[in-house]
Amino acid sequence: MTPSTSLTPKGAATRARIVAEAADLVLARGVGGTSLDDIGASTGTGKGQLFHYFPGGKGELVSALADFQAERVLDAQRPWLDTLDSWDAWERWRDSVLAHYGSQPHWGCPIGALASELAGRDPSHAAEVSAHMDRWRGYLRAGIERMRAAGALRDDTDPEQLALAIFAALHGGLLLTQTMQSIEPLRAALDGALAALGSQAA
Amino acid sequence: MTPSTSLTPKGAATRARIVAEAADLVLARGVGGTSLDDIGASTGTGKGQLFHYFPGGKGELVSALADFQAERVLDAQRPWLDTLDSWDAWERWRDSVLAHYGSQPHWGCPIGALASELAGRDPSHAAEVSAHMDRWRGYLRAGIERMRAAGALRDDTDPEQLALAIFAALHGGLLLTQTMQSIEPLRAALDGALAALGSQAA
DNA sequence: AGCTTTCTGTACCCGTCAGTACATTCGCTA
DNA sequence: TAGCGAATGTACTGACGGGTACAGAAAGCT
Repeated sequence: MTPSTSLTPKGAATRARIVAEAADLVLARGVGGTSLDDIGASTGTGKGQLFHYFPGGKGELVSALADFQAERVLDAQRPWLDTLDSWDAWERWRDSVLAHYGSQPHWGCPIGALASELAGRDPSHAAEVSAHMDRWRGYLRAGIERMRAAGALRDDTDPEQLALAIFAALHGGLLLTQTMQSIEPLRAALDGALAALGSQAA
Repeated sequence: MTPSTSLTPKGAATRARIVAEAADLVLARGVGGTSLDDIGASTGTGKGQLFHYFPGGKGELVSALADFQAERVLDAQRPWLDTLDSWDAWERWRDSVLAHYGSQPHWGCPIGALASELAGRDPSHAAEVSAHMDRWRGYLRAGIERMRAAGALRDDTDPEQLALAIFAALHGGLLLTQTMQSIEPLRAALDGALAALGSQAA
């Protein structure tokens, strides 16, 4: 985690520029479709910098990208993600997700697409991405548990299963968003997920 | 569609073997993670055959793979997919989907993963894959329309939206299946989707 | 049989790309 | 202002992978 070599403010800025720009490129074209030269070209840097800031090469850069995108997407869902304890909070959460993905420069989910692409090729990095998804899903589960504790959901509701269902709907919607080049599938998917949640109302 | 050069039975068998084996490899490692040499090695063929049967190269092979997998997955859902006109039919459809993906040699959806990987890199092939998904989704929509016509669903149900939601849940479940290496997310996702469908009951 | 077409195997070409080596410039501090 | 480490630029290398060329084996047809 801690960089082995110290970074000057200028260096930190360059590193951040690389990550932000590379995140965009990878979202648009995938890991396999984005070369280090592409990243260099679009950031005005060369291999020198790339390997200076990410000594582990492309793998380390991709890992940094995943962290970056995970933080970004979780931040976009705050503060509702932390306190999904009312029907209204879930609605607002849905709106924040839609707003975030609607404002992205490209369709699809940076995390989900990454996870899918890496799944069969790079198990260790895939596990890192998967951990981000688990964390994200954990927030949904915690919200469902709060709802149940507050008596809004039936006692026999299984928070794990329901969180899985809602999370799946979200990512499926994002996948369709990518293939259909429209935000509508995501909207429909989230509405469906909230309907499933509502069907467990006490 | 029709091959420009005629195939002998032996040739057809070889071609089929290549497609079936390549489909498995691509499902496991993705298009970018599977080289023509890999395919040659696992089918006992060489570049000679590959380009003999798929003159258009890797792109044409991938296209054939997509057709193959699309037929296979639709067949696995029959006959329920064609007549989703009762609650029971939907349940059986769900079971057939679970059974199919549970028996696959690897996790994930061959079509969905392909669509995601190709989306930003190969627009023309991505469109082909996307067409398969549209067709698939069309069956769900038709089923919902039948359910509504039969009075099982409320009149204000939007079949397009609901089909989108169910289809998204399915593919999100499959995506999670891939990252979590388990069938459970798919089961939860489908149960959630059917709950959303049920919430529109008349 | 003899010809033609399909089928199969191998060797090669060339572009791409991750990664390396190393030279140079910048910026801070003593 | 001298020196040191961080920051940057460029040229190179080696492996990989898609695609081509072409030669030989096999199978159908007359």
